Amino acid sequence: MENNERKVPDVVIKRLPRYYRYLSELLALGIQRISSGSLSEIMNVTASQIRQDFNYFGGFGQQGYGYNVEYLTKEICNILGLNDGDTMIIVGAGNLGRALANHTTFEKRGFRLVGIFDTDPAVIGKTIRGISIMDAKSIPDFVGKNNVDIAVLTVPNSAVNDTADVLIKSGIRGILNFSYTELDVPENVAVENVHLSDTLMTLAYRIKKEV
Amino acid sequence: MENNERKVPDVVIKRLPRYYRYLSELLALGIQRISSGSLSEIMNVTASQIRQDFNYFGGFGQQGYGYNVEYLTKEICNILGLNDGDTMIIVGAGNLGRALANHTTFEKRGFRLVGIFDTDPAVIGKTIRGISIMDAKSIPDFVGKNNVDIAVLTVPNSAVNDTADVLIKSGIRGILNFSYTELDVPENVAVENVHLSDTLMTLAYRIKKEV
DNA sequence: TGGAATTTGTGATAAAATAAACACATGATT
DNA sequence: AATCATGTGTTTATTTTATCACAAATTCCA
Repeated sequence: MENNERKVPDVVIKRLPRYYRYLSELLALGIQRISSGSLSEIMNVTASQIRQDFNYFGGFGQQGYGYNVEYLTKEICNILGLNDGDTMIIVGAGNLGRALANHTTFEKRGFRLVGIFDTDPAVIGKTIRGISIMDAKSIPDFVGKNNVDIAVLTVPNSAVNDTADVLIKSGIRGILNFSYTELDVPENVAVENVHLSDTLMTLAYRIKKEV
Repeated sequence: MENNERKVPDVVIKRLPRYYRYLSELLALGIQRISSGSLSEIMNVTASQIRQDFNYFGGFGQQGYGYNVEYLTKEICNILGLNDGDTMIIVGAGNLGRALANHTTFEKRGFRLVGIFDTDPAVIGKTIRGISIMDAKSIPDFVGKNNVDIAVLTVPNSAVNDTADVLIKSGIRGILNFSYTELDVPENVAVENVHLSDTLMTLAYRIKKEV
């Protein structure tokens, strides 16, 4: 991280995809420009926050005009690195893994699913959307040769740690972890957890509080 | 919300499931007591934060002793309302919906899946883990009669808003939304979004920054 | 063309979240 | 029973995040 550019807070990064989502929608509607004020109404956040957020990256608007939707969308896309053609594999071809493999939204965001892996001989060799399910044993070889960036981890809890180790040793840089277990990874590997039961639990709390 | 008890911040609520997760693990290992200091090491947060968090609910420890793991776990369980036997339905029996229906973790956390719904005649009538897939038309009737608390929404984006409307009118109190689209719901309905592509996008950002 | 209306970028301020500090209750030890 | 170490609950300080407010830049329209 450079010293002269202030560090972008994590909360801001987490908000970027949401901006991207709304801006893409505006773009699809043919809207060419938007002010932080209008966007704030649509997205239900303060205009001030929107301007601050964009300002962490230099600011993409013009005084008196607002933001050009197409330009802004592209910039956010660049910041997030969606144009880099990041490749991903799914490890664990169980129910969830297969469902995600069919989830074409990922492709729409610029990610390329290049492989699916499992240990079960019953599924190895089958294909999902043209992508073959391979033996988990071949992960190191495959990841190395194909320069895979991201692994989506949908194996049973008992196998999570071993699998993560293999992935990391193979050179994977990011893991989208769906298991209950939290991963202990070296600094240069990024992990995002999707703890579905955690989310459900906070929902359980909130349905008791609302009203 | 009572006036005399300070409002519990959202960030604290979001952390509770994680505490629950780690404490359950300790319990399973037969560990009976733990100090905020030790727990802080395991969970990689500050001991101070742990004590602060628990204190929002009154504090469950004892000076000089620490926290009784079993008692603390149960208390968190109560706060989150996991013992209430909340019922849930899955709406949308596509790949993701079916995968989630097979996801037994939810049951382990005290939620009861009582129904699955879809509009596709090809799947209506089939069963998953003993739960039959019903016609989405029967949602209002079913939710009313069975007092369903939570709906897991895994329908295509195009159907999300209409489906959510039906659910809300039927009296559902919480929605776990897996679609791209964000829901506009009345105040008394809680929504938790699981935007998988958002998470993947922040991961894409982070793999460029780490190292 | 010029002046009113917009609307950004940003420094200042407020609020929220996190961490540190500490007084004192409790349990262990001798 | 007296002493000491532990470790909570709570107050205080620090850091982070969000909001406000306004000068400067630009657009719009008469």
